[in-house]
Amino acid sequence: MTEMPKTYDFASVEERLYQWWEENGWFKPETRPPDAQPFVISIPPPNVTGELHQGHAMFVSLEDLMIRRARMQGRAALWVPGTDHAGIATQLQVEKMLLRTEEVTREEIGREEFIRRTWQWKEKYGNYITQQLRRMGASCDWDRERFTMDEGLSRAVREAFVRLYRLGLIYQGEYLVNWSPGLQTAVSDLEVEYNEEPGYLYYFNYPLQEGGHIPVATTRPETILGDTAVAVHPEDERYAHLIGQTALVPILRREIPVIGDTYVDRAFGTGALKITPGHDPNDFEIGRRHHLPIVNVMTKKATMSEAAGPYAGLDRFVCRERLWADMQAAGLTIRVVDYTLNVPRSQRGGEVVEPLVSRQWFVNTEPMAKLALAAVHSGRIRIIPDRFVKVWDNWLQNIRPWCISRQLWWGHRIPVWYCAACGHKTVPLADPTTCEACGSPHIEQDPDVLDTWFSSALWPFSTLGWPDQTPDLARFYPTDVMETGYDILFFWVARMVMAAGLFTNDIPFHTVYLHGLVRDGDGQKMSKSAGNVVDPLKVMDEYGTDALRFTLLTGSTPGNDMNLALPKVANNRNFANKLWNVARFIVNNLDKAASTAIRNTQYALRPTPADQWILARLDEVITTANRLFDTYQFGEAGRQVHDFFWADFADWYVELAKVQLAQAGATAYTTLSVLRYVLDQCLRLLHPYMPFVTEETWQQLKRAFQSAAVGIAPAGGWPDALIIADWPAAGLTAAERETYAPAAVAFERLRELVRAIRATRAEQGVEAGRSIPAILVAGETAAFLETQRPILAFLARLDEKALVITGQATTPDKALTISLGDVICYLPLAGLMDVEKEKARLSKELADLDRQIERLTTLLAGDFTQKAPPAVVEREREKLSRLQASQAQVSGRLAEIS
RNA sequence: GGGCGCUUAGCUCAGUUGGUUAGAGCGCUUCGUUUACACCGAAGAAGUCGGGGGUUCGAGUCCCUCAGCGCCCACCA
Repeated sequence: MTEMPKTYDFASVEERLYQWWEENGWFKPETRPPDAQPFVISIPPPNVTGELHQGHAMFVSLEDLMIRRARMQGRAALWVPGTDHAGIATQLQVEKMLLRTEEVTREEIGREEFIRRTWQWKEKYGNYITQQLRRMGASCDWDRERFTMDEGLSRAVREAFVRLYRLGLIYQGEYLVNWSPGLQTAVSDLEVEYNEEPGYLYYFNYPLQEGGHIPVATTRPETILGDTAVAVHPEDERYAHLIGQTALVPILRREIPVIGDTYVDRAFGTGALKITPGHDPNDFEIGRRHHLPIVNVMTKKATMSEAAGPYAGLDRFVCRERLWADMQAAGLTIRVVDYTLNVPRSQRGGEVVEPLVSRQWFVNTEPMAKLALAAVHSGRIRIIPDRFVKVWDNWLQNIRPWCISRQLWWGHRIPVWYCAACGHKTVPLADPTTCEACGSPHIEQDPDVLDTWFSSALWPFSTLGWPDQTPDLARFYPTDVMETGYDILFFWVARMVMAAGLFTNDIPFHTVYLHGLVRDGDGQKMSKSAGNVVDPLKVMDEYGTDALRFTLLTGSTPGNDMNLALPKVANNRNFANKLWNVARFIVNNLDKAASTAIRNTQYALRPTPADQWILARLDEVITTANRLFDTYQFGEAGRQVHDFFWADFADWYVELAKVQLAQAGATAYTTLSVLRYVLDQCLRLLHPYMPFVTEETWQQLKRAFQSAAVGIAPAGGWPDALIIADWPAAGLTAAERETYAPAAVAFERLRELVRAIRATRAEQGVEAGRSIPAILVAGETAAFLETQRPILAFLARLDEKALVITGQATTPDKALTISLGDVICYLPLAGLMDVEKEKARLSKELADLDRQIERLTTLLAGDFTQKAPPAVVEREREKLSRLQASQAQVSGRLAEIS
């Protein structure tokens, strides 16, 4: 027998239990019965070289919660773990490392070597993040761990690309894309963020060849050099007559047409628009409509190109100033006004993204988007919270081609080989040696890699073996829940649903649960620059994993951001300690019982009113918690159990159990059984939230129970571990519920009485330790209270020998009066009582009662009785009658002492 | 321009079929080590549930409207 220490020491528990669970194979669906219904979650793969942050902590907590509950419900729970190669992020990290440690750039060591070094880096640091997920208690099946660039997943990527290509859904073309000059790669629309920043709107005159000019405004003068038209609205009286004339690009004096297009907003700026198809998405569209040439005045480094004439080689922003100065000298400028710009910046790195025409690969996502829309509309996929359905629809209905090529080295190489001889593109499943069209061996693979999200889109099925029809794929796909942050709804969730529809002809999961962002305690976004990052590892070091998990789980609601405040975590650490200490009390008593007469005695269970009350409450809580779990209200479910455990079980039942245990025999036996049962059920309910403290505590309970052999064992016996124990279901029979109900109600009354006595004592300054006499005039309740005499005395600190419980009305002289419906309690405090003060107190109480009676009388005289449900009306009527009883007592008492 | 969320006690937040006198934790006040726990217990103070209007017997909860804060999508030079 090991003595339980006074304080729960999470540090000595967590790692040991995690290893024990894993060694026993409990994270694997195979250790459940073979016919068990699967429950599957694919992990949102963290960046392979990333470090644990609160976003990870949040998803681990939520997903592990679902997985653990499903496992306890007897399902074959499978949580598939893995990591993402994270193209840009990882490449940048390795580049930085090479520069720092060896002072070499990736260009210097070459592509092949760079990739080799990146793999090395991945092998070295790749398990940091998964170790940290373990630390959170994640019960993933690590034997099934995957990596987006492992062999199997690479094959899935190849398969997907080739199929899309053959369906004509992947194509290559010269389009205006978001170009990141620093990263030297294209990025997708989703990877661009727009920020409002102060800037200028430049007004100037566009000279016409025939003489005269058109005034034009722009925010980016440097793009003037790439203009290929000036557009006006065809119905604009000011300018319509100029359509068809020729304008001259300032400084360069290149000839461009004046065109008419209804896109032009006559009210904005000067009402005339310069058109730069090479550097603006709208102009690109207009250019296509009018078959305008594209002049690219910038290089991929965002410096000016040869087409910029005298400005070639200048940085884009330097060119802006230089050109404007030259135009000013030429008398073309009008004025410059302050203007708020919406500047596109790269999500990674923050540099200004340049719209640039380049040759890229795209996916035509429209057909797949239709599948994704239908999946949600048909109800086959449910999004929680459902307001995100609107966001989903909006994005998918207006979906645009997805730019999937990246000019990076780290990632899945685009599986297209160009033939030097005939120009044919070979797009095969296996690497080719010759052109499939002409057989030439002179073929070269496309240098680009795929957007990281391309492989992520396949994740739920690629991790289970797709494209092969593996046993795992057959058994575990489609998965059940996709739990992730709402910020990657488009990046990831939508694309998975699209890909699954096309490649597996199925939905990838039936439920999407979206969590919010974790902010700091003051609601600020956590960031290194703000210095307010709450490191989950440090939090776990200080407060324990369970405290962090419980805080994240009960402090958040689906789709809403949460603030993580350390005092909350501390409080939940205290909760873990509370669990521990309640268990400690029960374990101690079981151990004590092992050497008493009740050992091995098979008493019949004889639940007292208090037992019946706590059992009925527990049943209620189990029912409520299960309803909340089933509707994905995990936070509320956790709070309900927390409140029940602390406020009902620990504060009341455990206290009064001390009295019942002292009574020995059947009462003590029953009390021990009830204590064990309620604790056991609570540990089960809380295990998905706080896996460590519940398991450790439960093992103690099991050990003590088995060695004491006192009380009733769990219905299903004692399984090896809580992690695989049965999930609680409401256990009372209808008959029991009916029998327990009156006792439960009576006990609630007793609780009120105790509270009232305590409050009065405190108010009157009676020393907390002093036992005082009391007279309870209780009418019909007297008999019940008589049975609860020791509990009442113990909880309210009454002198049991001087406690009078009677059905007869008596009126002591100098006594404080507490009135609760049909029960009146006198505390004869002869020496202490101040009659005037007591009169004032009773008068105040009477006024209070009058006010409430008034309110209820009015309520019950109106339409309420006809229109409200009978049960609600009945409840109000009962309340009124209790208030009236109290009123009579208080006013009577007031008359007596006056 | 379109859409969404939030606004409840000093602070951080719960409150999902509308139904007691609106809850918790922290903080604050007073008391207390009685056979688990001071990472504790008992008692208490503290809220016109953002403003206004409406539906209803009844609204923190549903509808309309206004205001403040925040987010997403689109990207008019």
